[in-house]
Amino acid sequence: MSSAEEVRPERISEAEHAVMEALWGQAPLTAAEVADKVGHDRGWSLATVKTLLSRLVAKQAVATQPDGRRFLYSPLLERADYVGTESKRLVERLFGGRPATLFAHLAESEALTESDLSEIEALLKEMRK
Amino acid sequence: MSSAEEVRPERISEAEHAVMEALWGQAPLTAAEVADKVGHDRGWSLATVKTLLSRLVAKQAVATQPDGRRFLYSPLLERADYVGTESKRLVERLFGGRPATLFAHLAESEALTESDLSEIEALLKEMRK
DNA sequence: TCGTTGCGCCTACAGATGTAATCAATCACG
DNA sequence: CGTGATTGATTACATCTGTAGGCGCAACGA
Repeated sequence: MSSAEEVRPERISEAEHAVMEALWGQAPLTAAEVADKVGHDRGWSLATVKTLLSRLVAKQAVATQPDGRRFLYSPLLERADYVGTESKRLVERLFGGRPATLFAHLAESEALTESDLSEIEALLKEMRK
Repeated sequence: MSSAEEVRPERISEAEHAVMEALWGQAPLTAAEVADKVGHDRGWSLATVKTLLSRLVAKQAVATQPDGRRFLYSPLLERADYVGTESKRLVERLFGGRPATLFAHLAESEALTESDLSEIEALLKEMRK
């Protein structure tokens, strides 16, 4: 079910999201470790990662826990919550709040592979039980 | 199928998107007309709408056609294209490019109503033919 | 003890975005 | 013909975002 009493979660930018992914993958992590995981393909400097981390802390999406003279960072915002809000937001904005329309669009634009279809079919069947 | 040779469509912001929606609903329109349709619930001033329109023109998402001393604006970017890119972007970013995962998420978060399910089911059956 | 180094915090700065006001040209009405 | 309303163009300006650099302090190794 995730989350309970949010503090009106401030919006998280795309770059910040990448950092969150790292933390969702493993936590707690030091800034350097996060940089290692993310900066890699993003080509970010350690400084950049640090900035993003502070912003996330300010937005209360990440918690810090002192470890000697440095911090260990852990996600406060749960992935499911983030993903849920973002998805709902998109469906709202682009599909008048109707998920079926999104689905239809993906289907029509051939964004759905055969295996996607099977999976969804399976999920559907599952839900019907 | 829509679109063919895009000019690397520059990203359209959320506010700009609202303006596009107005134009997708009906076009061509004058700036004042767009403002009438959009500024309404957004609480935007005519000036704001004009700014957004120019930015959209600059981004080549909207075309202008002179009509006396003013312009008539029409969408250049097709809705299907926009919606498609945005959806794909989200699926990519949040679901590792797997639409089925998005679907699973919507399902799990109870964002899918019974009628959504039926609709999707119907679409699926349709595609299978 | 003392220099080196790693860390968080503060500052920077350009470009995007949201939201407008102002300006100069022009059209429409009296 | 004069004048107010209209219109696109230009300018404004606070935030947010992406991307860092630099500073001061504390810990660790010699």
